[in-house]
Amino acid sequence: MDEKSIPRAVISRLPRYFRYLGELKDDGVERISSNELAALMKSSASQIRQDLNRFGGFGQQGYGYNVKNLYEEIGRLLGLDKKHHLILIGAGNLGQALANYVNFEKRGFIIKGIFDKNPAIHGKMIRDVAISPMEDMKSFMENNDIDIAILTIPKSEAIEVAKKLVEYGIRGIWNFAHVDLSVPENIVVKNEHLSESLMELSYKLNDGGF
Amino acid sequence: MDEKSIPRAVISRLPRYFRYLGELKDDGVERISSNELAALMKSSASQIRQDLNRFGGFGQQGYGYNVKNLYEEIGRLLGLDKKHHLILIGAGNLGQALANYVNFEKRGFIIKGIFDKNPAIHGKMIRDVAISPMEDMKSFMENNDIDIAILTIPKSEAIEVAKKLVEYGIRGIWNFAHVDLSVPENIVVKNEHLSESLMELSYKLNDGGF
DNA sequence: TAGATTGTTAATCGATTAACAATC
DNA sequence: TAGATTGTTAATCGATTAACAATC
Repeated sequence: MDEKSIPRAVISRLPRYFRYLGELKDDGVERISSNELAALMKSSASQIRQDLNRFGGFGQQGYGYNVKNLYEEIGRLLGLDKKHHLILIGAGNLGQALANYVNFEKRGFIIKGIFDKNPAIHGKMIRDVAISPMEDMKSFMENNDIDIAILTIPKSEAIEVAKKLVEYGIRGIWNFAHVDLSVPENIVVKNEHLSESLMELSYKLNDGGF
Repeated sequence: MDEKSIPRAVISRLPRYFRYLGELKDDGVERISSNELAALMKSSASQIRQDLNRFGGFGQQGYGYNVKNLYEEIGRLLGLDKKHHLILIGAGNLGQALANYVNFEKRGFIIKGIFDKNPAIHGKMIRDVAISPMEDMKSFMENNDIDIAILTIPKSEAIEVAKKLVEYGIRGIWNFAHVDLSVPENIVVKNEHLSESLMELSYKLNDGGF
């Protein structure tokens, strides 16, 4: 099985499968058919079977899927069986809100360092982690095994910081800055352009002006 | 021109066109061809022409597109020529961060009311707006013309609150709660499931485990 | 064994890209 | 007019749905 052959559309659906299966598991449901899951998720049975089967035969004819097993398999696909070490860059309102969000840690995403250019907040603690000056980022990354950087800084600084992160060996960037980063293709960037998302909502309210 | 015929994929690209055109306009660029824009945006000229032409002939053969004009047209499509009145529900870390984000207001998205169930923060001001108890939401919506609600509350409360919002006449919900809302089909819901986004990033880091 | 449900192939649908005639 | 570039049709590619044989 070659991951290159997994369509984007399928990958983007995995976290939602994971969420529904987690809820079913917590409700004590042991098995589920593609039909039942489709009804619950408002998708189609055919799509579910097609999607899951790309990763191997998780189901069983005549029975369906074992909820706990499927939940764990998808968790593994999503890399949730391993711990991820993160740094957060930009401890403004949004950065601090994300750093305070405890559920990331529950899924293995642990914020190990927080950096900001504003000296007024250096030393301030956010859940066990002190805010450090940007200058400390390099040595911090050399001494800690950091996978992912969360970028919550203004767009005017984002490109430069992203460049440095790549230089220091980051593997993934979760980008909240309203700018497109250009990084080597082995680096994963996931954009979170909130204002664009709001504009899309606005378009739909608007019916596109027609 | 029937908005029903505009593909989702096209709609989701509009805000990004808008962003690039705004930057070009600010840089004093007067005209641009689909080819130049494609190079800038790392998309394809064919797609740009195809996308834009769905909304009418914004371009001119032999010349290209007028940047300022196209910027304004797309802004109109996105409903940015009108003001939107919003309420924010849930003034936790993320809610407060969004309420403090000034750029939404620049685009015409104005937060008129903030509601939270925690009495300890009632009366607290976030940029001109006081946090009010949830009970005041109904009368507030009756007395103000509110388009959009931002939902930054725990998932355990989101479904119930969404139901009330619909009852009180909301038109769109920007949902940050990690749950799928079911609302009548004329209500627009845009989900912002941040943790799912992070999981997708993690999948890609992981190469899906293969 | 019979019934249920997956895995998987084929058919359809939608989105992207290529090509070129229309026209500024 | 000649050159440039759009608007638009046709071709390709990718994703979803339908159908059914395989099999538990």
